[in-house]
Amino acid sequence: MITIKHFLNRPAEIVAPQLLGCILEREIDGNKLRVRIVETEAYDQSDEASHSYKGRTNRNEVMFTEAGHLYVYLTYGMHYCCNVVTGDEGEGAAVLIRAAEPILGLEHMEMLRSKRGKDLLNGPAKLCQALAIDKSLNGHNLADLPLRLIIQEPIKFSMVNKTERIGISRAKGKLWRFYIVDNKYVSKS
DNA sequence: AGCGGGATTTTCT
DNA sequence: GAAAATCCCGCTT
Repeated sequence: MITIKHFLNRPAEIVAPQLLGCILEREIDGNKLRVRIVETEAYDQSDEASHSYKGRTNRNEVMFTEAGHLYVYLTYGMHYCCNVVTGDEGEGAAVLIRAAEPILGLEHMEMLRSKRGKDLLNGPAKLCQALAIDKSLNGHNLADLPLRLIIQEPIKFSMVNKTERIGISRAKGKLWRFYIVDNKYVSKS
């Protein structure tokens, strides 16, 4: 039985595609929510687009902790995004969770989003809102509730698409965005 | 379907 | 002061 930390203690660009198909389980107000990850992006310290590129700051310190912790940040002054820390302690690498498909607790997620239908989890800030992820979970260990990562078998290589990342202006040449081919919950094909 | 503006924290210039 | 790992709404085609 492989541990979460062992699974994640590898380069972000290797871990990112392998997180596709894995499950996030959230427990909130006695409700159990479960989603399946369908879209991710890798970031590391050698990467101009990464928050860790210029070294530690107050905001990004969790990126430099050990693999398996959650890095939550506020973007554009109002939206939360969440990342799984990867690699060795002090490395400054993480994988952004961009989109997921609902498995359990659909109604509760719709309530948290104040929306129903397709736009529930198809973007990093939407996903955080639907799972009630905010700064209080920054640094949380994903081996434990109330937010747990459950590793699944890697999906087929031929079912993974690899593209430029979304919403960045630097390091556009890196193909570090991964998503499941033909999955309707992906933010953008 | 596609654009443009607004909300508003952290970081860097 | 401006840009950023975004989303939503309202307007125009």
